[in-house]
Amino acid sequence: MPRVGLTRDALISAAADVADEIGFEHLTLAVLAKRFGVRDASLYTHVRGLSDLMEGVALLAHDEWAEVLGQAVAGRSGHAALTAFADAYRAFATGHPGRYAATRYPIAPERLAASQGVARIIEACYALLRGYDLPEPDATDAVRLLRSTFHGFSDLEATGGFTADRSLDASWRRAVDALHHTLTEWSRI
Amino acid sequence: MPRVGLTRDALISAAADVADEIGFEHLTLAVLAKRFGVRDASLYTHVRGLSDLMEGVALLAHDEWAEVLGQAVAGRSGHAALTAFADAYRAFATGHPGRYAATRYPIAPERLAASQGVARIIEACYALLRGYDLPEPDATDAVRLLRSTFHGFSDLEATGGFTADRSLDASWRRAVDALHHTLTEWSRI
DNA sequence: GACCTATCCTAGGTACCTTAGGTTAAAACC
DNA sequence: GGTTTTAACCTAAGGTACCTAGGATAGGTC
Repeated sequence: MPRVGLTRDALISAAADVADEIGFEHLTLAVLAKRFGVRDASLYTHVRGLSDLMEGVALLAHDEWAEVLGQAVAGRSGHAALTAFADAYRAFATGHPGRYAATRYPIAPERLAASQGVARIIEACYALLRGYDLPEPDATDAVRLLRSTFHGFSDLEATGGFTADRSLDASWRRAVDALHHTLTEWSRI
Repeated sequence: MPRVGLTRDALISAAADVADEIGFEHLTLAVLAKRFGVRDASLYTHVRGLSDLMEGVALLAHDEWAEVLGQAVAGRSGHAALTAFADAYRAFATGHPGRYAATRYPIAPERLAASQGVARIIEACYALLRGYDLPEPDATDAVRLLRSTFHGFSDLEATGGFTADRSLDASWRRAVDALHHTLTEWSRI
């Protein structure tokens, strides 16, 4: 019986792909083991258990997501930065539904702190706001508003929450423009 | 062995309470059966299975939610209606996290159509917009924007997505005011 | 009091997570 | 090249949960 040569990273990466294919909530050790032609108990050599695997996927997703969002904001400002950030956000959520769902999985605080991903995402958010010149605590309120709208739209879209006969792209564009307007007029609200 | 007198409605109602207590995703037939002092197999007399039970909770949650949101909008318009709707939305989401999570559970189309809840919620949304006088398709875009922001904020709040040291109530107030501003200025965006 | 219905039961199958301990492939060492 | 060590992958088994099949019986009807 030759060895497959599993590693923790290979498992987590494959698990992320599985999650994108069948949904993060349907990710199971059994299906992952089957993908590698291995018994599910064998996975415990590389991973503490299902929740550990899920945390790994969550951290990986955060890192990949941070990369995408950071790229979108880099070299842009104002409306262009906001639009690029928003589109990258939604593209990640719809293009990688399993990974996106994983980003909502609770991660142990010490691991979260060790990871760069979350910090880079928050950093990208604040960088994006720099062009709108908001003082604290308005900047935090604005970041929360942006995240809420982006996450809410993406989540509702992913779970089939929108049923009206109207282009989702068009509604999205409108929402982003509305946020831009809000940010520019922030002090007058 | 005396009979407990279970009914489908009693099961679903209790399941909704269980979901609020331990989370909709942790709702299980075993814990529900234990709550009634009954074997889990006995529940199948009243419910087709776990997914049927979950659908029942989802429909119940939609109905209760529609009631709350309808009450909030009734007799109000403009900013007052928006604020009341928003606060009722968030209060339901944070006060009944299990029921709120259930509203995101996929429901069979024919059951969804038979239920009044969803229709009443959408109706409340459009009623709320009446004061802002938006033509289609802007009204649909606006409804989607409102739902996205409310859902995103509530979901992120419920799952611990906001970590900054800033009052959530204050950020929420700001978000709602921003939406009001957006709706009043809609044609100029 | 006998009968019927439907409630609740036991028994058992499947799937998944997890632990314990054994084999052996593959690397490390002499 | 042969021996030792490491750890990858295994089998076995226990726990929990969903679900089906079929039996016992409470509670109502006649």
